[in-house]
Amino acid sequence: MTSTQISNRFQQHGIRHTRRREAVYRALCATRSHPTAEELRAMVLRDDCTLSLATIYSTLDLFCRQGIVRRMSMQGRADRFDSTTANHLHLRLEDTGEVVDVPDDVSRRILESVDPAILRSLERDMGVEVDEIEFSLVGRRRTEPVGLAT
Amino acid sequence: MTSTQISNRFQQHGIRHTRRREAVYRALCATRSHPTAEELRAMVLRDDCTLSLATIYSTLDLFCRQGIVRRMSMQGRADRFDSTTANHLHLRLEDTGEVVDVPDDVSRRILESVDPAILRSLERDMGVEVDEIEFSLVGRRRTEPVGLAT
DNA sequence: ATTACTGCAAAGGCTTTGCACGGGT
DNA sequence: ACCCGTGCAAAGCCTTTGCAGTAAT
Repeated sequence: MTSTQISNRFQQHGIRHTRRREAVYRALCATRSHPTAEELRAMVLRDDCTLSLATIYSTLDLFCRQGIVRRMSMQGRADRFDSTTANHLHLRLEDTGEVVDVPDDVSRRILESVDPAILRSLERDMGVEVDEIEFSLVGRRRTEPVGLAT
Repeated sequence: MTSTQISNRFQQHGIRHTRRREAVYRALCATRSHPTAEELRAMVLRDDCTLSLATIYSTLDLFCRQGIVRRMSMQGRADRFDSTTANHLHLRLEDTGEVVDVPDDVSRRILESVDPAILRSLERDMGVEVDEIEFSLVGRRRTEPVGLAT
């Protein structure tokens, strides 16, 4: 991802471009590990040489508010962040606290199996507006998968 | 729910019966509001006259470990707890932080629409064991529903 | 020039821990 | 009699806030 591409993406979402923000976003996009704020900071610090935790948090907050990053809250652990905003599923591994992505085609098949008519009747019956379907699997690792990214 | 019924339920799940634990469990069962630890403590204190937060937390932890209570982690807010361990859906209202239950029949229709074969192939492909499907909706309230419990 | 991003340190909220006491089996 | 549940206070972790300095438009 070039600097210009990131700039454009920020602009489209009403986010000012700064060096830190680019570094944070770039690092988050470069990994599939759904890092915590601290982990992400460590990644950024390898290239860029100052970045406080406060800035990480406020930057990630901003990204989430502007819809280019998703946040996952984990029981008793630090929040994890994901640069992919497309509605794919997560599999949470209870033993390690990791979150891994469910492959897109499988995510799509599962999400598409939910009948929109059910949701619409739910909205009507409960007097609410449903903005998002959050769907995650909880499991444990049995064998090492092949080619796990950083 | 009688004291004996609670005792039995505890025993089935390897939980010793004490006065506090009964009070906590009874209070949690009596509400549909998915209280936080503090809220639950306030409810219990109306009847029983001492109960520290530390006890609430350790009791709820125990209940969750033994599988008679479910815990929900909320971004930036205190955890909420649910006495219904059946796999029904939750609707999280972003504006208020409330969590309301999706009616059982609707929950069932949605959960049943997920093809178990997809999950099995996922387990095989990713080398994991899927223990649980966590599915929640995020939305906002539009009108007041009728008959909301405590 | 104005606005708002950044770093630092301190405060804050929620939860857990350590230890002494009291209740449950 | 033993074990563990309970209360209190203190510590802990993750996150936010306040403020002074600096960078972006």
